[in-house]
Parts: sequence; C-alpha cells; structure tokens
Amino acid sequence: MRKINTRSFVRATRATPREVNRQILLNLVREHEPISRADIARRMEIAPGMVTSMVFELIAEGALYEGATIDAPRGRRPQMLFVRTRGRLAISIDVRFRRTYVMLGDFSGRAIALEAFDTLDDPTALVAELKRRAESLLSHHSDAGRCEGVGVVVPGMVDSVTGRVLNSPHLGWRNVDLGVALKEAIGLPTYVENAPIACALAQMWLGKRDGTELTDFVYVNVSDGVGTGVVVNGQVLRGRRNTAGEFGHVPLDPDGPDCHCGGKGCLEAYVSDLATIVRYLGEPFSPKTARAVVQASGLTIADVIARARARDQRAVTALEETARHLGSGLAVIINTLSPSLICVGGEISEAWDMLEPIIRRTIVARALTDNAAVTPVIPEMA
Amino acid sequence: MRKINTRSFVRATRATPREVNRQILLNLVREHEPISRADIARRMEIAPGMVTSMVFELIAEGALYEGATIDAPRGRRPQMLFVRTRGRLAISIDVRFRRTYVMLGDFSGRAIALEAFDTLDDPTALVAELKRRAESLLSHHSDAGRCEGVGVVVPGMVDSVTGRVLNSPHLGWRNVDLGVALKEAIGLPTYVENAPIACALAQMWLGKRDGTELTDFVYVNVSDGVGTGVVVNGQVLRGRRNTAGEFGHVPLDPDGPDCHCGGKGCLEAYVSDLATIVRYLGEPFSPKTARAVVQASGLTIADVIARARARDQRAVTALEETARHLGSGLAVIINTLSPSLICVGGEISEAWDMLEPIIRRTIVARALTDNAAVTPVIPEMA
DNA sequence: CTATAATGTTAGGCGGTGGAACAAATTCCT
DNA sequence: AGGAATTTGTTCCACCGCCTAACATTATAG
Repeated sequence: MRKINTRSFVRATRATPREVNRQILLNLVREHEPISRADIARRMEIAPGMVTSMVFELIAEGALYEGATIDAPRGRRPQMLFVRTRGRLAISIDVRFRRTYVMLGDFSGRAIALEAFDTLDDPTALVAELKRRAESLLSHHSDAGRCEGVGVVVPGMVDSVTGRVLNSPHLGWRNVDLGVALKEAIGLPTYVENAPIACALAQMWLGKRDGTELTDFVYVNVSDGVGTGVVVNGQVLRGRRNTAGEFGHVPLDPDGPDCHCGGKGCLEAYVSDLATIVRYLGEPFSPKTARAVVQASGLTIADVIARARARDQRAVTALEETARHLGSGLAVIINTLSPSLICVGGEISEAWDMLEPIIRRTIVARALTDNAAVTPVIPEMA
Repeated sequence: MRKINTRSFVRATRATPREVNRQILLNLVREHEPISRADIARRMEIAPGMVTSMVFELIAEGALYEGATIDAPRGRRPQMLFVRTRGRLAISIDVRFRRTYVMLGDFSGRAIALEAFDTLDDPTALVAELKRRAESLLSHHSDAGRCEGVGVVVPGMVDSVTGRVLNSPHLGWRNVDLGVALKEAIGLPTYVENAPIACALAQMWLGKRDGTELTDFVYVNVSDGVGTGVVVNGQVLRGRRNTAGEFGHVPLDPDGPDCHCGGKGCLEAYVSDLATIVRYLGEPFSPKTARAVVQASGLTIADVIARARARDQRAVTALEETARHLGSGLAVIINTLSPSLICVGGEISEAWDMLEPIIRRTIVARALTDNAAVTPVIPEMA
C-alpha cells in the first residue's frame, strides 16, 4: 500500500492514462531514437493502433517528427521517429562567483551562442544585464527557432518551485526572488536550480551509460567550496527548506582546520581548490586568509596540477593529501547513501589519473561492505 | 518532464485511474475515519456517484465497512465509513540479538497475543520454531479472524523485495533466504524488513502529528549498535544493494576508539549502549572486549540511567558524553539530509530529559543554517 | 506472380470518468 | 402540519481512452 498525502494529491482522471503513456512514449523516443512505431509498440507492450494515435498527436504538437524510412530485411520499411530538437531553443544561465555565462542552445544541447561577463553581485543589476543579453541573443538568432524557456543555475540553496535563491554565500544573496524577476524581465518560463543538483540531473538525463538506469547517485563538485547533488530513488534530495546535500561540511577531524561554516575539519576545508592551493604554498588553511593568500600568489588549481605533472614534489604532495581527504569524504557518502555511482566534477578532475588510486585506497579502507568498496567513482570529464 | 526508466516501467491501462483513485480513497478513510461518502467526494473533488461505486466495491471486498449514521445540522444524515480492522490479523516477528518476539495482532495494531523466546542463531532452527509458534497462535485464536500475512523485522541489511537477509552481524547471518523459508513454512505472504527502516515506516504511517505529512525524516536506533532508517521524498532510502543508511559508522574522530566495522571513532563506538556502559565502568572502549566487559559487570543501559537519576556522578558523566557525541552524529545527518524530523529510539531514550539539552547544544553549534539548528529531534517514547 | 512477413491504420467493443437528474432523509419556516 | 430548503447518496448516460481484431500497405523470397 502506497502512502498518499491526503492533503495534497493528484486524482486520476480519465485523461491520466493518456498523459502517462505519452510520457513513456516520449522517453522511449528520446532514449532510443531513431525508433519506429512498431518498435515502440513492442517495447511498451501496447497495441500498434494506440502508438499511431499518440504519435499523430505528438507530431501535431511539434514534440516529434518523422524521419526517413530505413531498410528492413523483410516487409514494409519502418518510418523512424525523432524528438524534435531543432527550432526549439532555450537560454541557459550559469551564475558563478567570478563570471556569469549565458548560452542560447537548442533542445539537443547544441550551443548556438555563448557569452560571458563578470558577475554583478547586485541582483537587480544582474537581472537587468541578463535581460539585455537575452533579448539581444534572441533577436540576433530569431531565425534559429522559438525560445521556450530560461534555465538558471546558481551556487547556493534554491527553492526550485518558487525560483527563489534562499542563501548563496558566494554571491552574498539571501532570499532573492531571481526566478520571478527573470520571468518578468524576459517574459519566458524560468527555472532556477542549485548548481550541484543541476549537474546531478544532467548526469541522470544525459550521462551515457551501459543501459543501467541511474536512480541513486551523488554528484560532488569541487571548486572554491564543495557542493553535492544527491539523487535518491530517481528523485533529487532537497530536504526541509531546500538545504539538503551539504556533504561538503561533513567533519573529518574535530581538531582539523577551521572552516567557513564555523566548524572544524570539514571536508571542504581539506579538499576545496583554495585549501589545496594554500597547502601547496605551505601555509596553514584559514577561512579568513585563504582567498587573500591564493590571490596574492596568483596561482590557480590548474597551475598546481600542471606543476605536479612537471614533477614538482610539493604540488604532488598537496594533491595527494587532497585525494586522501576526498576519499574519506566519499567513504562517508558511500556508507550513508550507498549510491550506485559518484561523479566528481570541478577543475580538480583534470588530475584524475593522479588522484584516483589514492581515493580508491581510502574508500576501500573505510567501506563497510565489499560492495561499498567497489562503488564506481568517476570524474565528470571522462 | 518526469524521467522514466525505459527498461522497466508500468504502462497505464484503462483500469489505472480506478486503482489510483481507490488508493486515494482508502488512504482518506484510514486517516479521517469516520468519514461520510459526501465528505470523501468533497475532499477528492470527485463526483459523488463515483464514490458510491468505489465504496460499494471496497465494502464487497471487505476493506471498508459502514458504521452508524450520525447527527447533522440539516439534511439527510451521513452514513460513516471505516477501514475494516477487526477480523483481519497479521503476525509480527521481531528478531533481536538475544530474544525473538512473536505477536498476533489485528489491523488496528491491537495485540491479541505476544510471545518471546531466546533467539536461535541457526536460521533453519529459528524458522522451525517460528512455524511451530505461528501455527499454535493461529489455532488458538482462529475465532479472532483470518491471518493475512507475516511481517519480520531483522537487525541488518535486508533485500525487502526477495525477503533475503543479506548481512546481519548481530545474528551472524549472510545471504539467508528468510522470507522464502517462512512463507513456505507458514503458508502466508511474508515480508522481511530491516529494523530501523521498519521503525521509520511505522513513524511515517502511524506517528501522530499536527497535520503535516512526514516525507523526509530519519529514525535513529541506539542499542548494541546504531542503526538508521532514512525516508526521502516519502520513500525509504535503500541504496545500491540495500546497504544504505549506515549513519552509525559516520566517523567523528580519526583518532577515536576502534569500531566493529574496522574504522576508528565511528558514532557507534561512542554512543552505542555497549560504549556508554564501558565508559561508565571507566574502561577504554574496544570492540573485542566491550561485550565481555559489559556481561561481566552485569550492568544494562537501564542500570546506568537509573544510577544517573540517583545522582551517581560517573553515570551522569558517561551519559552526557554519549549525548555530546550523539549530537555530533545527528548534526551530520541534519546537514547532509536536512530531514524535517529526527526520531531517536532505543532504551537510551528513557533518559531523554537528561540527554536532550546537550544534544541540542551540540546540534546548534554544528548546524549550517538557523533552520537546521532547530530541526526537531524527538525520542520515540514521547 | 504468389506467398510471406513486417509496418502502420481503421473500426468497434469495453471500462471508467464526469455531469446531471433524481431519490431519500432531515430541519427550518410559515 | 405541510411545503421549502438542504444535505446525502444513487442512478443513468454521454464521452474519452484503452484494447482487440481486421485490414491496408510495402517490402522480399521463391
């Protein structure tokens, strides 16, 4: 018996089966295109007549289109179906600490235009700039199709239903109604999402895998901080008030270095890019001084990786220590959530060949079961 | 757009709306009984005629029954509906480290008979004993109704789909097909579940709350070990190979005491009943000696609590330290999952009045946000 | 040129929702 | 006391979407 929230539920109407089956059909075409009507009928174990009628509707709505017929060993040649991606556009906005990226792309993910500018910390000014650039992009590429919506990714906690940015330490924002403001400015449906969660969703929807569905996994992003996006039972973990998934502040050592969050020895205080660079410089990590020290040195994490590849022993040691602590943090994730996959993103994944053996060794040492020990951990770039 | 697993999905047939609406109706009656047909129609925003036809079916199947009509300020008196619980029985089995409990109860949760015996470590012998006792219970109470199934709760990892106990360190079991064996022995549908997950499900279904649904929360059980049951988005977290939810082995201090799991400084090594008693005895905790030391002393956690209440300062200190570490562990759960509630069970919850202030202080110190700091933590007994 | 095999379409039965009319039971008002 | 009003619960039928089966279409094999 399935528990149903008796205060807010969706009643099944006589249109419900149609909606469900249309969703299944669309997902089938998306994953298996090109695919014929007969093949859809077989996979769905549904009568061919229903496929005809649903496909007719979906083509009329512009969701699907018919491609060429292909050769068959015998019988009538199947007419292949595709998800219509050309001529359907979306604007993607990635707000980061330093730079903001605006992309116009089509539904296949192909980029039509990409711009970047220095992030404006004032939300009103940022929205105005985004409005200007979005309208410019749309008018310059009006021949490429119709834009169906705007997606925004923000570092920090987000209520994706209302489009409100609840708290973003990197941007210095609290309770900013970014979604509403952008929707009014640009006049298109707008969706706001937390960056690591968006990365996790991208892995789930677009990640190429050998047939197995990804319903339980974690995306870990390592940059100035450590963010995580968690998917459980095929759904994103948001938690009470959209503050879930802060595995970056799992404590590894109560006597460890201070962390931004006020705690001590958090994962982030060991493995963030700032922490790694400061370690390379031979200085102790402190949340107050780290950014200034790094900026004074002019080094980036890419520089540290490059020096390690050039056999700079201090750089190698700094990265190895980062890998060891990252392994400890991932072991906590594995033992508590037992995901079927962990994906690590961020610039540090460029050095995966150096980090991976150490990460794996640490995980094996801390995993509770043999199965947990072999949990796949992959870099985003692979 | 909802992601659909294109390899295993459930197609909607023309009977699907009926099934969905019947489930909603049953849940409505369960939560709001006594309830009239007219009230159901209003809550579901459904035509009254459909309620009549669905209720007719459910009464014929024995799921609901009609009670008395009640007074109304005006108009025809409503006829109240109830979920039928009398005459529908279930056998509940709780396999614990020392003792196994067998209960015959009805669907309202009322116990009709309860037995207990020393747990038999050999699965075959245990199943034989359970078969004997189940048949005895059923023949002695055949007048109480028909038994519709058996539910078994086991400490350890369980595949609830196949009914297999994957790994139970307490019982020394690995890959025991308990569900199949019991189903064959007793001849009734049998369901096997991990103990903390079962406690979490019980809280979700039966917990009395002020109207708010509980869809994200964690149940933490403290006994000889520390087990957790996690509910996310209204669904149980099982993870890859049913090994999720091991928050008992979150590391609190890399230099802490050894733990059963091979790690160091795990939550369990600080706050399990064994750890608390050993601390009271003034000995260092070691997984190899703890059980022997505790058995030699003849003390239980209840004794330590009693002595603390009698102002035995060493007992008070031992419990306070347990509370401090438990708070650290709960803070990790709060920051990573941000549940709307944490429920703490086990004998230690008897001492909640002594533990709670310390647990809360620790959580407040470690919580990442103000909202996280006030996450409700309640004892199971309350 | 016919048999075979595969894809895709069309037609009609069937189950379930959705809406409205109606029956039943009780109180309020004149 | 009797009709109006109100509320509960039932019955009936149109409409929508599934499901089966027959059929049209298009290819290859012999």
